[in-house]
This record gives sequence, C-alpha cells and structure tokens, in this order.
Amino acid sequence: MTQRRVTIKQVAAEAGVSITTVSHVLNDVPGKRVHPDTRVRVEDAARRLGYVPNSLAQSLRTQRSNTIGFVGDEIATTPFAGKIILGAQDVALARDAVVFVVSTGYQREVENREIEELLRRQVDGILYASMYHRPVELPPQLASVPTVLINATCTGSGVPWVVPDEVAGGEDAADVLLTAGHRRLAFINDVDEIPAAFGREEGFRRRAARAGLHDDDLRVVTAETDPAGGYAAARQLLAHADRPTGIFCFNDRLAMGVYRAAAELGLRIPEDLSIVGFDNQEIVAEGVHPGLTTIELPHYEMGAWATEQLFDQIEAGPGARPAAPARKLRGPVIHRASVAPPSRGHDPGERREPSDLARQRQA
Amino acid sequence: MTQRRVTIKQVAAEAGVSITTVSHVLNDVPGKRVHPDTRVRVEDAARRLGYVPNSLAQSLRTQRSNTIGFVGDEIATTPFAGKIILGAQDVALARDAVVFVVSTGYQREVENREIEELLRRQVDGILYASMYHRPVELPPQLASVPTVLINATCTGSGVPWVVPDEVAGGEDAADVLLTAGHRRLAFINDVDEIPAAFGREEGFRRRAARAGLHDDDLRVVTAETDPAGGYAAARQLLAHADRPTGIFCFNDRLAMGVYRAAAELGLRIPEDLSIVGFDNQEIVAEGVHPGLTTIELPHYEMGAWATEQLFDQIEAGPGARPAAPARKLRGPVIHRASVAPPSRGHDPGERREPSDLARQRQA
DNA sequence: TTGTAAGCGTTATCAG
DNA sequence: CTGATAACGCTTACAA
Repeated sequence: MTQRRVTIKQVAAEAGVSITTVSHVLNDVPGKRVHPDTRVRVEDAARRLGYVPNSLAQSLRTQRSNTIGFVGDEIATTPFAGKIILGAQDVALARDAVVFVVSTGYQREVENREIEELLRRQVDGILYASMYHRPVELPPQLASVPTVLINATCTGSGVPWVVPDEVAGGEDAADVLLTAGHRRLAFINDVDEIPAAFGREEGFRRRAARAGLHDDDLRVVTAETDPAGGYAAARQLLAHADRPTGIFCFNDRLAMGVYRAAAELGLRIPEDLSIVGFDNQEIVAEGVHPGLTTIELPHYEMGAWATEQLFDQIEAGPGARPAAPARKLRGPVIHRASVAPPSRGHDPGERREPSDLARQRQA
Repeated sequence: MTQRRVTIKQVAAEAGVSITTVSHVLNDVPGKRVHPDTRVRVEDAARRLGYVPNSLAQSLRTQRSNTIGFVGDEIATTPFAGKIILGAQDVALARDAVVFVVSTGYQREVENREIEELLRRQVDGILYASMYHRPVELPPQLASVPTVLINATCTGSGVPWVVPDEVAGGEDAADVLLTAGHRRLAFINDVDEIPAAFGREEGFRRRAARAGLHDDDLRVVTAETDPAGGYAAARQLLAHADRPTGIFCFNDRLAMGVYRAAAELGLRIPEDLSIVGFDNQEIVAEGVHPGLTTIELPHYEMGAWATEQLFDQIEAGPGARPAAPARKLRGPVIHRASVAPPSRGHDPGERREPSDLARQRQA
C-alpha cells in the first residue's frame, strides 16, 4: 500500500467519462446499459493504466470484505493445518476471497487477540479449526459472526461443524484386515479419551462383530500415540502365542513403534503381521518399510466443505440460521504393503471376508 | 461483516462528544490534549457499546492496511510452511498486523491470480516463500511492492532474502561426527543440483579437511531424497570393508532408508554406525529408533526475520531502497541418539576432535 | 479542549 | 445511456 495506486478517478479521466460510468462497465452492473463504444474506451483506459480496484474501498461501501479468517490451534507442529488451509483457500479463491490465517498456540489470550484483529478487519466469516477432533468451547466473540468448526464440535452452539467419520474409519480398518483373511485382531488405541478413540474403537469392533469374530479374538489396548507407545503396546500384544495377526494402530506414528517391535521379535511385515495405521502421514506411512496401509484423514475436504458452508451462511445473511448443517467425512483407505493374508501357521485356511469398501464414501 | 457493527459515530453520541474527540482519545493522538473527564466518558462509552474500529475505513484513510501477504509454493505437503508462517505471524501480530496466506501449487497462473487478489486488498507487503532453498524468478507484479524472499533468492532483483546457511549446516554435521571421533565419513547428498546440495557438501568437506581427513576418508554419493534413495545409497556405501563409520544424510527422510540398510546389514546404530540427518522433521527424527541427530532448518526464524525485514521496508517508504539486506540463518544441531564414538574394531584409538559448535549461531 | 469538514476509493441512487 | 452526489467509517487539518 506504499505507493499510490491507480484509482477509478484516473481511469475516468483517461477515458473521458465519469467515475460512475467506469464503475458501471467494470462491474457489469445488471440493468445498466452502457454504449459499446464507451465501454471499450473505459476498458482500454483501465487496462492501459493497470487499474486494480481497491478492495478496501469496495468493502467499506458494500459491507462485504470477501475475506475470511482461519483460526487454528497449532499450525506449525502438525502437517495437517496446511491441508485444511489449502482446502479452504481453494474454495475461497473460487469466490475471489482470500483467507487470513492465525494460530493460537492453545492460548486463550492470543486467541482473543487474534480474533479481535480479524473482526476489526471485517472478515465475512471465520473458520475455527482444531488439529485433532475434539469438542471445543466457542470464543464468545464468534457468537455473532458466521462461523464453522473444523475438526471440532460445540454442542448447543448451533454452529455448523465438520469432523472425520471416526466410526467409519474404524470399520474400514477392520475391513482391510478381515478382507485379507485375518481372524485374530488387535487395536492399539489412544489412551486419551477423545472422540477419535471412541469412534475408531466402536467402528472397529462393530465391523469385527459383523464378521463374526469372538470377543477374545479382538484385543484392544491403549498407548501413548507415539512410536514409544506403539512399541510398548506391541511388545505386550505380540508376546503371547496366540498373538494377533493383524494390528490396527490409532495412528501412523504409533505404528512406527509396532514396526520396531515386530522387527525385534523377528516378525516380518506383512508375512507374519499385518498393520494398518491412521492419518496417512505420508512422511511416515511412505517412509516406513514396507509402506504402511492406513486410513487417511480428510483434511483438505474438511477445509473445503467448511468453507463452502461458511459462504452459504454468509450469503444467507444474519437472518434465519436454519438447522446448522454438520458433517462427518470419511477418509479413504490408502493401500500400501503392510497388509497381507495371515501366514498359514497362524490362521490355517481361513475364508476371506468380502469387502465392505464399496459403500459410499461419505457417511 | 454481516451485521452492522458499532461505529465511531455511535460512540460519539453515547459519550455526548464529536467523533473527532472519540478518535482522539481512542488513538491517543500525540500532541492532542483532551480533558480527563471526557476521556473517561469516551472510553466508557466505547467499552459499553463494544466498539471495535473498522480497519477497512482506517486503512482507506491512512493508506496503510496493516496486512501482509504470504505466498508460498506448497503449503500442504511439507510441514515447513506452518513454521515459516508462524514466525511471520508472530512478528506481524506484534505490530497489530495479520497475514493473508496463499499457496500457488507451483502454478504461475494461480500465483498471478493470488497475488492480484492480495494487491487488490492493499497488503502493505508480501512474503514470497519457497518450501526449499532455491533461486526464484520474481513475479513482475511484486516489483513495486515491498517484498522479501524466504528460502529463496533472486539475483539482480534487489529484493531482500533469507535462506538457511547450508555451508554452516554441512560444517556442523561434520563437526558432530568428527567430535565423536569418526575418521571415515560419508555424505549422501541430493542428486538434484540445488543450493542445499552444494552448500552442505562444501561445508561438510571443508570441516573434514580442517580436521585433516584424507580425501579417501570422505565419500560423497548422491541419491533421491527419500527413504528408498537413502537405502540404496547406504547399501552401496556399507558394502565395503572400509565402510564409513559416520554418515551424514542430506535429509531425514533419506536417513530413514539408511536406518533400514543398517538393520539389514546387522549394523547397530549408533554402536556400529553413526548417522546425522538434516531438517529435523520431528515426526521422523523422533520416531526412528534410536532418535536421529540432525540439523534443524530455521523455518520459524526465517519467517520471523523476513517479516521484521518487511516491516522495515514498509516503514522506510517507497523512497530509498538501500542495499537490500540478505541473511543466511544457521539452524541448531539437535542431538539425539544416532551418534556415538566409532566402535574400536573400526577406528582404534582415534583422538577426539574438539568441538566447533561454540561458534556463534548466526553466520 | 473540542468540533467542523474534507477526503481516502468505491458503489448506488437519482436526475438528466 | 451517462453523470452528480451522497454515503461507507474513519483520520486529520483547521477552526472555534
């Protein structure tokens, strides 16, 4: 904003018309007819001068900034934020809007500060995103601004939200293992009591039950969601003779630890042990050997959906806030090389389960 | 921006003064004295009404938007973007500014579109960032806007830039290995001919030479910078009897591959083989076992420095653009468990090199 | 110490 | 079909 830019006034002068006319032609005002000749004159002038309308002035006048705010809890530590933001950005840009990004670091103090800064700038709406699926408390300042929650829910607030379909994810994971023929399964779940932990376990169990698995053929243990946690849990799980032949890990990092445990135990993946992860953190899922089959989290899609939703809300105006839409998005399973049929020694002649994956992608 | 917010006019009415006075007290205009009583009256009114100044109007008037744009090439695939943005955001917020984030996906088309969108919004300046250190071509539209390059250089443009100090990184890596007592070193470099590849090799060699290493005690090979590349290179490197006892890897992902090669060869890390990586991608450097000692890339710092720089440029005005400052930032070495003295079998009684790490952090 | 009024760059209403 | 002109919400000479 340092050097003065070309204004509509200069274009008008150059074209020898009034600024009104310039505005008319440049905005293609419906119902306003302008002579073809003057139209080209104006367009030429604008082009020649390199005129770019000043959004600030436009927004001031139209009460619409075509700008949205993205407030995330931690943008730097996980690779997730980028995908969500990209999804948001893509749909925003399609509407000539752009997005302010701020990161709170989980500090209420700075969150308030940042939201204030966004509001001051008259953002049309706000995307409030968590980096992991959880219930959140809505900052009070957002009560009167179009808002949608990403990876977060806030009961009673009437604010739309979108989260991953955890149950479906658990089902898909079980499905992958069952389809490969496994009949002795384990799930290393997150110790933390969060929606993802509940949902994935529910889905995993449900799908296993549907396949007729006995209770004692499905073990569920909990661990810290890092490689060390996975390692410890796997050592325990794999110590017994009737060890599981397929393990579903709460996330990919944790899965790294079970890879290590398996290696130490002389268990080959996938011949002796099949593993499925969660998150599809490319850097680990692709980096590990053999590649990790895993369930992807729909970050981009959540960002995109939320933004569509936000614009709908903005366009609907402050009037009726109809039943706030909410959505669970299912992520795809990414097949790599960590799943194979169980070796004969452990699961002789088991029949394969038919795949369930043909169900439609979105819950 | 949907519902009409409180304006300065309403505050004035509520306080029973003119809008001028409100402006004066709220902005603490220097040299303007206002009666203590009216000051509190105004402040009360503002608080009561929940007044928040409209930045758009302010900007229009003051020709300063307190807004900067961040254009990155890919924001979603690497975990780096988040850190750079966070650095930028932190210093921006300290100046009551906020940042628009856009990602180009390496497509000129969308880059132009996005930059236009930013300019239209009168950003005060632009941060142009690459996710890996490289020379770039400056989009022409940025020629007349305060700009600073992050992780990128553009010779002849006169635009300030900040990049990692690759040479120092290479030196530090060598230093870690030499200090541990290693005398047979290898560097698995990136096949791509990029500044990081040149710089790190230069630094690594220089430091090794300084330690008196012979040429044949330092092998340099190239590979794709992924686990597979590292694996292949390591297999080759470790096949010989006079294998290196310490390997420096161009990056952490590649290092994952050498971990695997070592495991297959029955070489223990760090007892039989020491490894140092680059990037400090926590998820792999911490996830791998034993933890990977690595050189961190100063993403946050680059983002922060660039933003300081940008504000300086903005405040200096469009007048003199003095010798554009440029900076190489050295990243810290993150010590974990992948480096130890070479085992006796291979390097009997070698003396330890004194550490070089005490040198100041910034080049 | 406080207020009037101009103007930042647009859009929109209403006359010509 | 085209053009004055009044907002939009704010800062800032300049007056009172």
